[in-house]
Amino acid sequence: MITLAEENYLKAILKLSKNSEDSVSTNAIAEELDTKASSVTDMIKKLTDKQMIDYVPYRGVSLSKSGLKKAVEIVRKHRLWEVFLVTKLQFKWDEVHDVAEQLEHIKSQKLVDALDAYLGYPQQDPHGEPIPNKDGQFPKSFSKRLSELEKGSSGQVVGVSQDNQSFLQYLNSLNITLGTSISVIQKIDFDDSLEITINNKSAHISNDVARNLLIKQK
Amino acid sequence: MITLAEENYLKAILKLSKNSEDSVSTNAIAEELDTKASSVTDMIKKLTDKQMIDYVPYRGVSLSKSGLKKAVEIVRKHRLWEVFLVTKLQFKWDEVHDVAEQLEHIKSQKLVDALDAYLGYPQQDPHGEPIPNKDGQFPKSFSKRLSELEKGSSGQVVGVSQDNQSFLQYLNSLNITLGTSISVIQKIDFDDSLEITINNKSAHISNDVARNLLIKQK
DNA sequence: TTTTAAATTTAGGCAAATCTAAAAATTAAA
DNA sequence: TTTAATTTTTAGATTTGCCTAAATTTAAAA
Repeated sequence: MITLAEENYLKAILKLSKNSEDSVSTNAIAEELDTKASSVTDMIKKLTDKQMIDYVPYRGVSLSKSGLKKAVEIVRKHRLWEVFLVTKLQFKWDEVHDVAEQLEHIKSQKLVDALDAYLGYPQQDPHGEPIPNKDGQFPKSFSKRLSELEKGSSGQVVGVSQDNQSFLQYLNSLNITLGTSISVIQKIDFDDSLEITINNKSAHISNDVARNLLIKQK
Repeated sequence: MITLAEENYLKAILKLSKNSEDSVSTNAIAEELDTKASSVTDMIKKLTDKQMIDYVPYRGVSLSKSGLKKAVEIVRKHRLWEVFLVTKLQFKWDEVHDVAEQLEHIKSQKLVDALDAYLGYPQQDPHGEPIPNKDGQFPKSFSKRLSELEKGSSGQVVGVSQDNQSFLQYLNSLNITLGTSISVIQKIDFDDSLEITINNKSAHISNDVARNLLIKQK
């Protein structure tokens, strides 16, 4: 039986390995989970014993086949619950994260399947992030990060790759939500920040923000 | 912050104090939670420190005001989730218990309120058990236990006061569900068992079963 | 009212998940 | 290529929730 803490570690490792491709460092996991490196080392041993991850001391970890499967299941549950909260219970997109963090750990295959069907087999969560299907496959998306767009190009926001409340509330304050039109006016080499227009009103955003905005070009 | 284990103890104490009225014994709690008396004593100390219960050594415990409030909240969440599972996700009444046991611990007032509204402020769960409202008040019910009915009287099943799977599946096998008509043909003094008719077909049930069937007389 | 039985509590331990502080290994800098 | 800085691991504690075994208290029986 997998514990709650173990599930959170697997999810963190999945998230981090999406960014960096190669193996994930102890420190990166510690930062992601807001814990200490020594605690991470302890948990790494447990997950290695359970063959959920591959681990080379001092070299970092990567998810094993079964670890990846479990991690994707958790992401699937998290995102399905987010859809439920927004479409059925009228939560706002910046209010769902903490509750979904709890709901993602509910153990019942029947529940996940029934929820998925009830929601109409959604492919994206309220932040535009892809929802893996029952087999763990992620639907293909055709979006780019805003930070990757050329000067002069434009498109619509179709997702964000972070769902913490402060980020989403900042987007709200910029009047950016799903569907918002954005054009890149200027790219500042110095700090990779961007001059953009949001529904034709100009604004300046950091690379940190641009990197987490998913854009679909026309 | 209250832990999951503490919540389960409070719920068990509430359930046991509904039957017995006075204070609840260590052994009764141990049996209800399938644990050891010594573990119960440990937890009693923690809950006493948190002023969730009143405790006299060797004399048992009772819920304090705040403990009762918390326990009722958990029951409310459990039963609301059961309604959700049956009415929205098409679970059967004997399939909801284990999942609701998990869902009842999700912490979010907004979620409970929104779920309640979404379900239309139900007053009973799928087993006919009353759902306390936001203020912790239980709706009045006008049912009696089948075991309390006189010989010759009859009525309809409006609820059960136990929701474990084996009990509910036994009821299914007897063709007893909510709304089923039952008449008491004979009461056997020896073991308090009953000869009854279920939709006009005769059957024999133990006192244990009769005590957990809630009947509304016409 | 003693004695016996049952219930309850205490004592001491264990596993999970965390921490701090110190040691070891790796990487970067001089 | 040494030295210094950083990263990671180890060692030793702590808290929560549980256990077994033994001691204590209460209740029941002789």
